[in-house]
Amino acid sequence: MAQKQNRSRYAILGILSYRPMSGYDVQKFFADIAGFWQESYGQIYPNLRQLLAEGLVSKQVEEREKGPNRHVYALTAVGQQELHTWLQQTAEPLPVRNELLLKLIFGHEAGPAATRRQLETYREQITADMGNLRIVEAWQEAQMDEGDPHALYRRMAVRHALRTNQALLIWCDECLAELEELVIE
Amino acid sequence: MAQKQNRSRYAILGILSYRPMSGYDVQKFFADIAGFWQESYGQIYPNLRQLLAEGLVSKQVEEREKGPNRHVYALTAVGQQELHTWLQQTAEPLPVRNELLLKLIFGHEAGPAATRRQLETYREQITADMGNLRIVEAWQEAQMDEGDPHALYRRMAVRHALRTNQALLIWCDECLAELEELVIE
DNA sequence: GGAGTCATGTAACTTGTTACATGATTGA
DNA sequence: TCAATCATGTAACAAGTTACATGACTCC
Repeated sequence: MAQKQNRSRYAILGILSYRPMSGYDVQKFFADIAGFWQESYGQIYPNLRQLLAEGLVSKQVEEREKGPNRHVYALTAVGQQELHTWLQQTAEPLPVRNELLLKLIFGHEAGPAATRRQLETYREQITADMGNLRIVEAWQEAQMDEGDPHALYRRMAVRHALRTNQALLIWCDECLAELEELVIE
Repeated sequence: MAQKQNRSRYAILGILSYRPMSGYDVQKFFADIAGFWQESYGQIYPNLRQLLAEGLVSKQVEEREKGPNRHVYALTAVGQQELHTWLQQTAEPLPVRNELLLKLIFGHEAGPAATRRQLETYREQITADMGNLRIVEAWQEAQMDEGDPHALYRRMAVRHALRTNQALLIWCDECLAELEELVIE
């Protein structure tokens, strides 16, 4: 019955399957990857400690003359097993809470001008996001050429966002047109 | 500095701008609306009490012979003002954590068969979802015809999901094709 | 008779973020 | 000189879900 989720735990195990990393590296990896996942230090460090205690990861301290030492964590065989088990389970659709849509359905209360502004801002955000995504996509393709076996999958993730954004630009225009009609009538 | 979010608070204020409702009604409204927002009783009841204490909503008890009384809450002028202020502020893109994509980028570790299974399940979920969305869309259109001024906006929200899902079906096929190639080579 | 709906509400828990503390190095 | 990056970690908080308690009515 007890539904322990703790997705951070598996995100960390997963990324350590790429290669051994420090907590700092883990944070950076997700920050760079393109927006569909993030981890904060407040999750990463306690989770790494926990994973170490459970024997799912091992730790090696890299001595450095300057600044704090790097604590590099690697997946153990047990950790890999746990990761595998999790990967076989169907990803369940997480409950979404979309604030833009929430504001949108109160559009009658907000007024058409405010609603139009929301949509236009959203449109700009999406456009900007797509610029970044195309850069990341190209970067993943470069990694593929270099023989990184993970890059193909990361490119899929990037394209998920690209496809979605593409569709949402059309949606924005559709909505803006509908609002125009409302104002004219 | 203090970044109080509490989106439940505004979700509740917003929905009370449609019409006075009980906590039970609020939950049901979001459950019915089509998946881009939900509220649990654990959020609704304490928030309603808080909003009442702050004078943003008023409460009226409907006596009923059988079962518990209905506590019906209505937006006050102050509450409407607070809602307005919130509606004018740009909706910030919430940080997403997409579990499917997380599993996907560990596809090399999971193996092509497991990855294919994930994508196929996702595809089925989306297809099923679109069926529901089309029903909700039709329902919103019926409400529009009946003169509900909010229905146009709710239809926009539904179409947001329809457009997204449409794009993601194409994305799924694209990914599945790419996986096929991987296996063949 | 059993499932579902109506209807209130709370307590325990999980999950996650933000801000802070600390401090050196590097590059514009 | 100022911002960014490297690097560890914790404490306080916010947000939200789930499960429970309670109980009647209605429809199949």
